[in-house]
Amino acid sequence: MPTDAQTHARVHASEELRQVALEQFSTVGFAASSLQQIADNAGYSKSSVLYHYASKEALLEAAIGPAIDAMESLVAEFIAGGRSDAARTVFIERFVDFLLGNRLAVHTFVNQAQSLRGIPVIERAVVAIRALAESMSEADAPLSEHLRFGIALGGAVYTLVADATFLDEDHRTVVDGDEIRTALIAVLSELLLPADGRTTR
Amino acid sequence: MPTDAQTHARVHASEELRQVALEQFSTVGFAASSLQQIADNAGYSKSSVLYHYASKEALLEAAIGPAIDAMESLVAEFIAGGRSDAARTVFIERFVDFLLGNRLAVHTFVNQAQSLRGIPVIERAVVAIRALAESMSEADAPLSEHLRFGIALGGAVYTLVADATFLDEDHRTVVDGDEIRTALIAVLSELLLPADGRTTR
DNA sequence: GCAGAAGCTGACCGATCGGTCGAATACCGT
DNA sequence: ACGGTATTCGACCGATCGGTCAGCTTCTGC
Repeated sequence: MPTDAQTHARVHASEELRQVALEQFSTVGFAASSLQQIADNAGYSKSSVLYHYASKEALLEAAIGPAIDAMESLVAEFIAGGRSDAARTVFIERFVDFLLGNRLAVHTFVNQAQSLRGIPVIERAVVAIRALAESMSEADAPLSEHLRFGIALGGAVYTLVADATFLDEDHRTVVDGDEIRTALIAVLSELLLPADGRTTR
Repeated sequence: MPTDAQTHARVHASEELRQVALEQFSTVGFAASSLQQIADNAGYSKSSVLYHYASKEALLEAAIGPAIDAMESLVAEFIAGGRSDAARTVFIERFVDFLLGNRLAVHTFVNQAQSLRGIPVIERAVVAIRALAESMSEADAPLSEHLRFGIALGGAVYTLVADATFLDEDHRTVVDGDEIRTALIAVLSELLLPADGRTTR
């Protein structure tokens, strides 16, 4: 009797390939990932990959598209809700949940957007991120205000995935998901909510 | 009569190639950069590139090695100097100057370390970053403390290069180098210096 | 039980990859 | 003017890239 995971996996080959591809894209990079590698890791042939997805680009679209959809609606919601502290607080929480639920996808399109310009699904992500950046602070806000957002976004994204690279195994597995969520919300709130006295410091 | 820049550039072909390669590696990615592209961009043939640098990996080493050297001594200095607020303040300033002076190299090895594991020069960078991470906060410090460091490092690095990707041209060129330096130091100090009341919040 | 659709694969394509080699060319001290 | 060294380049190598295609198997509706 096969395990549940195996049964599930073998049922939808395309979903299985999507997952394997996402892992490859986020760790090795899109350009450095070959269809052959992805096929091997998933236990299929390269031809099968191209049967389920018309091209390598289509596979990328399938892998990170949903996460970008989620981010787009997240940003749209925040923009519609205004810039108040209360709205920001709600947004930060949802944003952290989004990050935690889409670690690999977010890492992929944030980290590699620069080198993948021109691919439609990447362009969508760039637009969404720009919209978010512009919505977080007024255009004429001081530079440190813009920097604060950049550091918060880039730092949060980076931290969630850099663990695997820079932390040794001891520290990696110990941490609890909920604990990360709480700590991340705390630090982002510090950065993105106007704290007392900061502007006059 | 050729311009100064051209004259200078043509004198040391290897230095010219190193610079072009660094730009390619940081923007397009190491794996996605081909020796042919680099050669074309520098105005040489692929064979000439391989004459000056024994391999693509050797070219990477030449491109980012010096920056890693600088980071290593920076970290060693900080570790030797202790974790006091004063030492941290000095370190933050030097670290920011290091980042601003080595944007492309830092972006390359921080962003792509994961996918380039096994390459000696990358492994050196990973060790240095780990040492820095462990020196910034006690091993038994709360998770938010570790997160704060990760966000500070990843965020600072990311911000310095993501501009080109996510900011529109309007915002990109206006900013002054000194202004960035000051703002970056301010935000990093916020994150890395124990602020009053934060731990009890 | 049978036809057709869906799934999967190996063989193959032109292009490009990193890298080697030998022949030119440019530059140099003598 | 000459010999040698430094530099550049084109031709070429095996390997791998993304992608096409024809054919084989498996599943499904009737």
